[in-house]
Amino acid sequence: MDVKTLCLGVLALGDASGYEIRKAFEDGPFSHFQEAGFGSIYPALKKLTDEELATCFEHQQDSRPDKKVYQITAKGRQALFDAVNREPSQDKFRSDMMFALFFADLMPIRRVDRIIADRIDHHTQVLEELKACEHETMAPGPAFVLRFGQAMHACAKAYLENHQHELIGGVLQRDVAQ
Amino acid sequence: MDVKTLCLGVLALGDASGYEIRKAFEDGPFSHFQEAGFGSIYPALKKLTDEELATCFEHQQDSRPDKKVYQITAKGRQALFDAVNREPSQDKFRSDMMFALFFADLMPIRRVDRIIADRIDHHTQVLEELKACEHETMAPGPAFVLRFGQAMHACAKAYLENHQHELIGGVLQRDVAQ
DNA sequence: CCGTAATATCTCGGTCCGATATATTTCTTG
DNA sequence: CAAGAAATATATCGGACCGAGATATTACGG
Repeated sequence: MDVKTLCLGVLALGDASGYEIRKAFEDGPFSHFQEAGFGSIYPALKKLTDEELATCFEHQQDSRPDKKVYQITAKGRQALFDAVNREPSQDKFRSDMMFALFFADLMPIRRVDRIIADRIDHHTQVLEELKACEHETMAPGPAFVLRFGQAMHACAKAYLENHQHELIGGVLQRDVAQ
Repeated sequence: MDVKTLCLGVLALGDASGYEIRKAFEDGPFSHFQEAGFGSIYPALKKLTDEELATCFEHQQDSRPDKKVYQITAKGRQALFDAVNREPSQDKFRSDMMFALFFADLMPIRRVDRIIADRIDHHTQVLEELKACEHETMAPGPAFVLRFGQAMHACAKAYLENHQHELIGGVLQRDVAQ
């Protein structure tokens, strides 16, 4: 799924500026399963307007730099429809933390401990954010996806909480053996 | 974590060719939390030898094209140590399927049904692979990471199995309303 | 009144990745 | 047994992508 399609997805929910699209990937409804930075969003919006999948209105009434608000076109909705009905690629999960913990025997125990504690905090925070979205009445698609995110973060948090002692214990034994 | 560091991680477990490094990301011990294709591995190995983080031996005894076997150097082990002790970036999860299911109301019900069924099968398969690695005696790091992978795939599978009817039901209601 | 965060757009260098080319051997299946 | 598929093995190229930074203003808390 390229950034162009991702932007169309955000625009399908309502008109938005590049900045607001960014927020949809940082905080918003797509934040827990897709991401995109400014470096990919702005070029994508340029291409979308070139291909007439979106149109752009400049609002200069603000005091801040003119806000360019993008709107999806009928052609854009068709492109989103086509993309959504294409076979989705495999999920991609990347964790530098798991790579580091694979080599936990190269780390001081207190670092292993702290990294895991930080990550538990992070999952707690994301879970709260996801819970905050829950009350709103939602279409079945967004609701399903939101609850999937909740389930996954809860699972990761629970695993770290319940198994951290095994890792810490194992690394401690190494230190004793030395 | 760049591909260079990832390759050093694989080489730290034993000498390997580019092809074998690739397999470590497809089937091997890193497969469920990192990935890298040939397009990134071969340039990375070139850089690693240039920087003397790895050395390369050509084995031409095979009948196939000469196999270039790479070996990590002391300097390479130090670079891996440094990388592992740097602050790990956030986990990245990307799911085109979840993006598509967010817009489930743009899809025929049978497609929603099939996509989810396929994904459940996929998780089942990965779980079997991960279980197959389990018996081996492992260092605490690899064991922790392996069981994390098992937990996450089991969670994703369970979510899809237990909640698919909510999504299918919701989309069906839409069809009835029409 | 100062610093930080938020609003807002955009570029650039480097990294990465999918697709493709090439060539041989081994395994599978009709 | 032969044809074809899959595995072994290396490598490149164009395009997509992403982090970091440049720029500028306003809002807000201390």
